Amino acid sequence: MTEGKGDVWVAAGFAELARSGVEGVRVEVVAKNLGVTKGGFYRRFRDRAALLEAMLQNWRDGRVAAIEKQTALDGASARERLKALIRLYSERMNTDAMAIELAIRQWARIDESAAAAVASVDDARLKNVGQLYRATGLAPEEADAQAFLFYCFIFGQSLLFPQRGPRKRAQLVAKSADKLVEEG
Amino acid sequence: MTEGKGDVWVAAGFAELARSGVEGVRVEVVAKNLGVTKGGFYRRFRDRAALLEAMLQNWRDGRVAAIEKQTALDGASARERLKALIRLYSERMNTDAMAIELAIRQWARIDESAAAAVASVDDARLKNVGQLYRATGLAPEEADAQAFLFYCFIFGQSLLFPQRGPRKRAQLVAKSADKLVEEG
DNA sequence: TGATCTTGATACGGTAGCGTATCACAGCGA
DNA sequence: TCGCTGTGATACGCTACCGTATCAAGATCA
Repeated sequence: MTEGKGDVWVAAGFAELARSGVEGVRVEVVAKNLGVTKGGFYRRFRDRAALLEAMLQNWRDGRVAAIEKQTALDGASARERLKALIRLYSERMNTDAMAIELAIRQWARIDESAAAAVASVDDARLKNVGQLYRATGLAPEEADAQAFLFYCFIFGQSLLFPQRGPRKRAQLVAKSADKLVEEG
Repeated sequence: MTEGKGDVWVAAGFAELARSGVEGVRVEVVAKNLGVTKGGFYRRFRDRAALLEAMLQNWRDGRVAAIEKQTALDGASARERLKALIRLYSERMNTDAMAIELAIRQWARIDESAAAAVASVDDARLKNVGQLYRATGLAPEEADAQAFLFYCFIFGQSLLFPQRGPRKRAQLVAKSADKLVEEG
């Protein structure tokens, strides 16, 4: 089908999504970024909506798979996994991945299918880090609340520091991360 | 100048901003929402960018004024003010105000002046609730980190729950709010 | 070599949106 | 009554974008 090579368009679409949001992913612009005219686009996708749908599906599957992998307890302790997760999301922040995340969440505010994808991903994330917190000994309710707080921090952080702040950010993040996982 | 009546356009612009993001605030659309054709728009504003700029300025001034008022310690204790603030931002969430906030932050990722406005507002907010936390007895550094965490929670929450979640949200928010202000 | 298939380029029509220019009309003063 | 002014409507050109149709060039295979 349009599997192997359609990915090129999906990847280019994500690049534009990260740069300018959903509205920015235009057929002709994406084509130009690929060094190609839009002639070939309509061979792979029925229309622009089909590309967006493919991107959404790709993102959802990738995120769910990633979180399951990142929270797998293969040897490391739950607390170590949590710390590693925070580092992953905060130190290497404002990568394309975070820009895409925020763009998709904004997109989800007006688009039903985007909202569904976000909901799926959030479910998987809250479920998995919730289990991680339970593994540290917290009661179920407490663990869920902590997982919620965990993700509020992750995404709130990326909203408060759109660009990588100079170094004050590092201090604040470190302090906050401690508060979040170092359950004294 | 364009003070008294330009506000109508600014207000209508915010309505569209909340509904569809920056890209959605189109001259003709806003005009139609006002029951008017765009003929009158270009009498008040030089162009679309001028409207966006006016909106940005209006938002920045309003937010800064609001936060200074909301964190003023007139009688109430610092802790009470903090709790009231969380309630204000979380219970009555996903109001236009929060949608506007998120839309502007997304806008700030591609627009320099929007980024500047966001930075001003964030500075004011972190400074003021930081002082609130100091008033509860926390050391300056600790208070700043707590203020940071506070706003991460506020905005992260609005990202994780685009629409008012059924009731699980209320539980999580309440639990998290306790963690944030009840410095046991 | 010749036929078919794949792929991307070009050209076209249609729509939406921006910004400008012009017009119609109501209110108001002389 | 006759201008004058301010306000919004209409009309226009321009650009960006979507989607379709057609064409050219290379690849593959008989």
